[in-house]
Amino acid sequence: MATNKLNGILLDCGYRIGENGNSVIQLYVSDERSIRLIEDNSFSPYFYVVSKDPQKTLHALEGHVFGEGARALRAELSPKENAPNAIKVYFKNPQELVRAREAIEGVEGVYERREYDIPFTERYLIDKCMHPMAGVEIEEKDGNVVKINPREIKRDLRLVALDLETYSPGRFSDARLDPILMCVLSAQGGSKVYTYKKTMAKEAIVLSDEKEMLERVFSDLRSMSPDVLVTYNGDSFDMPYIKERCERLKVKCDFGFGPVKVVHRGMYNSAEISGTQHLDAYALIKFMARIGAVSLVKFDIENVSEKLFGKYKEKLLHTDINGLWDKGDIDRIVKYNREDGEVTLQLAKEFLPLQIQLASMLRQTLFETSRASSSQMVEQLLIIRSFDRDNLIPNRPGEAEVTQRSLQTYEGGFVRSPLPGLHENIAVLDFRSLHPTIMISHNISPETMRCSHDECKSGENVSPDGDWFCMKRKGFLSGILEEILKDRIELKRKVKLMEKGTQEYKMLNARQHALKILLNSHYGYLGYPRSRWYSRESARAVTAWSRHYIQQAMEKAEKDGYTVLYGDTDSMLLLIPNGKNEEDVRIFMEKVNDELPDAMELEFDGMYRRGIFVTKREGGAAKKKYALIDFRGNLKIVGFEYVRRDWAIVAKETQRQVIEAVLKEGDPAKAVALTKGMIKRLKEGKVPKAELVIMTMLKRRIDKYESIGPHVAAAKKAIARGKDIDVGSVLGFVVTKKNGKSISEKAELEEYVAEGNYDADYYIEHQILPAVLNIMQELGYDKQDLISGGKQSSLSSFM
DNA sequence: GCGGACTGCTTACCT
DNA sequence: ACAGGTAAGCAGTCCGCG
Repeated sequence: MATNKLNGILLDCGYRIGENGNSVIQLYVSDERSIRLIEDNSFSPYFYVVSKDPQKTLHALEGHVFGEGARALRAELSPKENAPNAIKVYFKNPQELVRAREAIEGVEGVYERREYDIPFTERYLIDKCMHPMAGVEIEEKDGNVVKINPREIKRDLRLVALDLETYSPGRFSDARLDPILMCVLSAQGGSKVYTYKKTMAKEAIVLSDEKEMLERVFSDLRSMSPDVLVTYNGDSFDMPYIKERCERLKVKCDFGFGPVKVVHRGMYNSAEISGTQHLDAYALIKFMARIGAVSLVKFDIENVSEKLFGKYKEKLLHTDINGLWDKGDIDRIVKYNREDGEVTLQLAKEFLPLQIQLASMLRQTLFETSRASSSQMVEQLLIIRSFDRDNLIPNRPGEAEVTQRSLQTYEGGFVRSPLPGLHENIAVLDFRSLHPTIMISHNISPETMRCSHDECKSGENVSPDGDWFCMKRKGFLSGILEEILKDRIELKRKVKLMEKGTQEYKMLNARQHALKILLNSHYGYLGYPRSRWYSRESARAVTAWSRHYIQQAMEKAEKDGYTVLYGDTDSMLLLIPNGKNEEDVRIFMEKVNDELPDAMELEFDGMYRRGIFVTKREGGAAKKKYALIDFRGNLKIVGFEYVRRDWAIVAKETQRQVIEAVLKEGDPAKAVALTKGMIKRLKEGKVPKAELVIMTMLKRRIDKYESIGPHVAAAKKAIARGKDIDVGSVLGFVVTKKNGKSISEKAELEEYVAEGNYDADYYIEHQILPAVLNIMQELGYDKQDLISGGKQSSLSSFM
């Protein structure tokens, strides 16, 4: 009777196949010193079938062989509220399950298979209600886990960042040929750089060659026993690279608990290391950018360091690294490598609290959570809640169904045409979490839709699009959202009272942030063609109500004497008339809130001193483009060329200055002067290349374009010169002096263009003037005013 | 055969 | 690889002209 108890942080879950072919779950638990393994023989993989005749199906399953000897371990009736004839079918191991699920529909009575694609280890964590990255006490007896208790664990995670520098002789490093030159390990206590050339750098450990270096890195890493190993783009670069080098050099690629597994997931890779959590800070920061939690345009580590931490970091190009290495002068490479490690570590520290909360809430390892899209997070949450209430999970749609769904669209949010021109004294109001609060208020959820009760399908309960949702029972999604919203409001209340920067504060704040992410992702998930809980009608009802509420709020504002300048989906900009002030706006807002459902709330965003809306190039008021200035002089520029990466800096910066001159100083004459100045500089050929670069993403393979725009043409020319360009890379090109009919013919990637080689006429006519004119035209200026002579000021008496 | 008008493709933005 | 709504540039084609 062997018993075993483990206390610590639950890091990972894996499995192995036992001697008899049974699957054995492996749990990795980290304590103060190391990471320990505990095994569970008592859990078998399973899925469900729904049968027309359960008894017959049960009988047919007995002894049924699915191919290659795969058979059901056992099967049992497992009636669910949403599937009374469900049968749970267990298997020896996931491999047999996979064989069986392909053939199960041939078994008598079976008309549907369910939950057949939940990975085994993920299934375990869900079913056992386990919380990765949280404290746990696990009791095991004779190879079976018998008890799992949550435990409060208060200690910092052991984080180690790893980063490689590699040799790249005139091409991108190739792991089959080019050695690793250097490797940094950064941890709480500091950084060590491993290399094999002489250096004065104190942080360096100099070994005799690459092989010895790698062996030393692995042995040091194992003794550090990191809970989380962090890289920057390690999924696609460092991990596959180190793995390949290890194979070539016959070094055991062993981080402590076994090999690195590089998985190709659609367009991306992921590198999984069992027993520790490999966190790719690059993947993480991309996710934060997608959800709008950080705003970055470039994602190289230097830019990230500067924008996020205000820390300048010198960038070494791969040619520099090669040159210095060949010269034997590697001190600068050591510094560069160390800083890469340190920034990577800092990034992990910054975003780990949020990821830990998500992992714990979603019963998913940090590895999975940190690579999940927001739709995957929502789906995971719904799967958990479905399991907890003993319901069967809907299947994923097949490709044909996905295509069908993609063709069906629905109307979105309401965008009000703005009142073009310059305005003063503006209030901005918006609905707090509009979509989720609508879902809560109207009980919107796929299964409550169009219920049969007469009371539900009449009157106020029917959406403007004619859909209704049951009033008698709480919807699945809407119920979850209601809980999340309630929990988040409570957490925010607590956090507000706490001292900032404490461990507890960071934890709770991260928790409310995690809830916010989940809250805001449900609506999109409803309309996402690949989702299990897809419901176009539900999504449509959400937007139908959203249009109703924002328009109603606008009408109320107008009745109260405000002019609605603009509004988009959940927001409205109000012109405050003379005699009214912020206090009046707040009173108005409260009045609206009193008439709104409980969960819904109109919020006060701020007051602005001036704002400008413009006219479209082809006439009519331009939506999604405006600029505001508050009473402290802060500009808020929305949708204009200034915020777009596919405009040259020279145009963007001129536009910003023009907006500033107009909004801040009320001085259009200054705007004219500075535009003329910039045009002059352009004509004189004085503008540096860096200000002329236009950034555009190559969104597909170069041969997949039917229309060859400038960025595609520039890419083609670069490829002809031997450059490698990946899909998804953001290209910078310049419009050169070269003769040609089209812009495309004149466009070249920045790196092939000499300073001064630019088409001044293009930058004046197609960059500066369009960017400036749409603003100046609102003030009564025209093109003639901005080029050469012209009138200096024609502004009416507005200022 | 020319040039402007128009359309479709493409990207990046907003909420 | 969560949704729809929108502006705008450029390439390429259409169209009227007479």
